[in-house]
Amino acid sequence: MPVDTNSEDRPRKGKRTRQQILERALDLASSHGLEGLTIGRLSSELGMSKSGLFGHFGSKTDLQLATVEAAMQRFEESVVNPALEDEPGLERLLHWLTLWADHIEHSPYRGGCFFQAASLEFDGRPGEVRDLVAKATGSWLAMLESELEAAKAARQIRKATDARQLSFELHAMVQQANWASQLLEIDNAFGMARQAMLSRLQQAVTPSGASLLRQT
Amino acid sequence: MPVDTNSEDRPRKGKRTRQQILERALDLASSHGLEGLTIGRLSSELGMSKSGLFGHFGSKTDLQLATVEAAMQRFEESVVNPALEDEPGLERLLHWLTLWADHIEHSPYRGGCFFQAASLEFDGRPGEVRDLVAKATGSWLAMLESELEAAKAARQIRKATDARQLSFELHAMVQQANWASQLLEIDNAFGMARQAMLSRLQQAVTPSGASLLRQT
DNA sequence: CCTACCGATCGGTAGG
DNA sequence: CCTACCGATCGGTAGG
Repeated sequence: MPVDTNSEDRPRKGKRTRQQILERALDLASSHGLEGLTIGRLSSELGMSKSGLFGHFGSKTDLQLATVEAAMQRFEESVVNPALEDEPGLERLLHWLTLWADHIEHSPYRGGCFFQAASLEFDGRPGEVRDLVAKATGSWLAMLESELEAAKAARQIRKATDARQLSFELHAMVQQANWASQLLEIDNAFGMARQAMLSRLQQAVTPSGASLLRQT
Repeated sequence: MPVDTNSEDRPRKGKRTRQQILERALDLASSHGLEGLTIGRLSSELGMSKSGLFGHFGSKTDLQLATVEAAMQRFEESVVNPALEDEPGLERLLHWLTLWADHIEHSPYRGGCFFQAASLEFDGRPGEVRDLVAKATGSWLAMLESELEAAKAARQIRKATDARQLSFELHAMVQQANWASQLLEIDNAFGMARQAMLSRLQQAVTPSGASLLRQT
């Protein structure tokens, strides 16, 4: 980090504190839900006063929204961005699926996948939080589909492949693995998900796509 | 309903009230979670006092456990039992998958599948509620696997089929459909799930199993 | 960022 | 099944 002027120091500190709050909020929300993420519990875990924490956000809803945004940022850093250097199409898709499954399997949070928990918690409650969670997860599903379309254009998968259907099925596997490993404590849940995704892609692939698959 | 003696009437009424409470509790829990199922909210929705309702249960945990049990009972009535008359194996499996998908697609509750919501809500929180949810959902997954084993014994699906893996994938599809329809409001989510399950089974089936598949 | 407070609601109890 | 209550915690505010 470069040295900065003192005048810029105060807002920076506020930002850093906010980051620390959100880091803890992510963990709390993943295990106790975005509703169980209470201002009192969070502030006492951080050793600060309720109102001191509250000042960083305008309301509980804003705290929840900021937590979802922090989760989106983490997801982009750990999963989305590292594969942006890959060729669009099958290559990037395979990288994404690998990064995604690894990210959730080795999640440091008690509750596993933040977005699956938030999805099910808010799908029956209209509001800003629900809308943001839907936007985040819906766009990830669309990204998988779009990469399948790119793979189709590059003749890596067959033209007859239903990209929407296939992205639906691939997405389902990682979600199922998160559920099975978190709740049922099935050891090789992510192994089953990886195998399912691979065999499903093998059916869709052209000879040129098949060689890409074999490299993974 | 048959007429009964007066002496038996009082405990019966208590049971009926309890059933009405649990019916409402199921709806509330499906949309607001088992933790958002508060005694105060539930009692005011039912037009009775908090302590009056509380008397039917010993604690909030007991209310949550009773609600999960009520959901299990509903699931047995609507999904499990109707297919018990079918032949074990592929026939019963197909019937179960159909009943299951229909049950969730046409769920009267605001939050969709009760068990998926409860799974994600409690997977990070050890305790009796988590254990019961895990037992209920884990045994359903095991029932699907067991029916695949029966289908294998009846030579309806190939011997090489990995029943554990396949039940994992079938289960994933219905869960994914519930998520996609509830949160993303994708119209044909259950259609995609049905198609995925069918095509996955088609790959596993023997010629004699194939004719059973075609009848569905 | 703090202390000190607000009304509302939480799970739960006493007593009838 | 009720009224009347308990201490704790909720989201949020006033004032510094």
